Amino acid sequence: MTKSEVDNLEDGYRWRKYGQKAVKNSPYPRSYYRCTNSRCTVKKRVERSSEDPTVVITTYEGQHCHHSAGFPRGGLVISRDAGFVGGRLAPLATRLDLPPFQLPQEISPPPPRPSNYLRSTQLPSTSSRDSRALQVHNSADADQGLLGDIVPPGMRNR
DNA sequence: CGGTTTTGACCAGCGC
DNA sequence: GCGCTGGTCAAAACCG
Repeated sequence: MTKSEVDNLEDGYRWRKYGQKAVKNSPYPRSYYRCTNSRCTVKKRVERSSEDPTVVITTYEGQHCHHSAGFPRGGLVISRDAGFVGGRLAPLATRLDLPPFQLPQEISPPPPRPSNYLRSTQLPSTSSRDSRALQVHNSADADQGLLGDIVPPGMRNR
């Protein structure tokens, strides 16, 4: 599970959307992505938290058997997001503590992206940032944030 | 022209 | 058995 204010949760891989569904738990639709690489059958599910529009829950299914598919970045999946710096999402918990008005805009500068990634859907800054919603996710985040992001629990022992 | 996104339909599993 | 929800496919449209 990952959290981010922007839905262009990009991890250095190329994703192709193959479906979208409206879920009941949240007013936001859930999107289904699949890695464009025929090699890996990794699937990704992205849904926004009903509590915090600034939080998206990304569920990875499977593992990439390749590095960033020819990314101009290098090979590591790092970021363009302050929250991902140094890791993946751990720092996010901290950021959520910040005022909403300095969340997305400030830390998500338009990177020199070649692709259509920065379709920056500027999220509606949380009008009433409920700190309660944060803790709800933080627990899971702190626990399996790094690994759980790409490796589903249970496969970690590989 | 190739690749990606979008949207509706279809199917399977589960709960009542 | 029915209805609901979630997940995937497929065709058309769109963009670079």
